[in-house]
Amino acid sequence: MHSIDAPKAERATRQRAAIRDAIEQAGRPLLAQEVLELAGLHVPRLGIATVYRNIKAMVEEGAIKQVLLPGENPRFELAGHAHHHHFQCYTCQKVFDIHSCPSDLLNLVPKGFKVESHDLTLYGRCKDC
Amino acid sequence: MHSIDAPKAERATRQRAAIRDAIEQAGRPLLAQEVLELAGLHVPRLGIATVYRNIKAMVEEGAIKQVLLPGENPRFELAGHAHHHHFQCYTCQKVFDIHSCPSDLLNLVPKGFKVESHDLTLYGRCKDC
DNA sequence: ACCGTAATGATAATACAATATCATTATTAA
DNA sequence: TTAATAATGATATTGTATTATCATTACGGT
Repeated sequence: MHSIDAPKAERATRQRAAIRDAIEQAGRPLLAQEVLELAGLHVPRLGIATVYRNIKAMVEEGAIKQVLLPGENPRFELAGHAHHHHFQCYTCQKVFDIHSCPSDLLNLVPKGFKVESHDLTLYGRCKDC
Repeated sequence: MHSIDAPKAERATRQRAAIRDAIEQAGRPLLAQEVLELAGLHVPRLGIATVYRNIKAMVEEGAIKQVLLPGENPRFELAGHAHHHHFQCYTCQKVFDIHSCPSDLLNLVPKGFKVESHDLTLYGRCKDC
C-alpha cells in the first residue's frame, strides 16, 4: 500500500544551515544580499534564489523575522529577541540592535489617538567607523 | 541681441498649484498616489507623471520634503516644519505628524556608538478610526 | 548503494514605483 | 493675439527587488 503521509519537505541542506548560521552569527539584521555574501563564504555557488527561498521559509516558520527601516530593503534577524530597536551607521550602513527603549512614548500623541506600538531608529557612527 | 538669461522654466500651472495645495491642505504626509487623488479633484485628467515631476522639483527646491516610514513608499509634506515624528494608523494607513519627541535617546546605545539623529514612528488607531 | 523527490542554481519572469518619451496643450513675454 | 516653448498627459520604458521555472543535484529513508 502507498504512503498517505503528507509531503515532508524540510530537508537539512548545507545551504539552509549556512543561511541560518550567517544570520545567527552576524548578530545584526542582514539584507538578503548580505546573507548571500556571508553564507556564500561557506557554500560556494550559493544562489540568491536559494537565499530568498530559505529566508521566506524561515520567516513563515517563525525562526527569523523581518526588520524594516525607513527607505531600506528588508533585513532579517533571529526571532525570539525581546522588544528592541535599531541603530544604523551613516558610514557603513550596517544595522545594529539596541536593547533599550525610550519610556515616554504614550504621551506624545494628540487625544483621540491610541498608541499600540512603535519603531525607533537611531542613526550615527558605529563603533567601527 | 538675444537674451543670455538662463532658461526660465518654473511656469505657474494649475497642476503645480493643485499639487502644492493638496500637500499643504492635507496637513499630513501624502503618498504620490494620494497627491494624485487629492489634487485630481481640482484638476481633472491630472496625470501621475505630472505629480512625480512636480514632487521631484519641489523637493529639489526645498518646498517639500520626503517622509520615509519603514516598509512604506515615500510620502511628502511641506518643508519648514520643526523636528517631529509620525504616527501611522493601523486601520486607514494614514500618517500624521507628532510634534513632540522623546528625550532620552542619546543613552540608549552601547559605548563606541555616536547618535546623530533618529526616526520614531508610532502606530495605533487614529482619531477617525 | 539506490531511488524518489525536495532543494538548488542559473536565469527568466514578475511586480511595481519611478522616469523617459513625445505629441499636444497652455503659459507668458512680446 | 501671437509665437516660442515649458509643461502636461498617456503611455512606454527603466530599475530593482523578489519570485517562478526547470534541468540538475543531493538529502534521506529504505
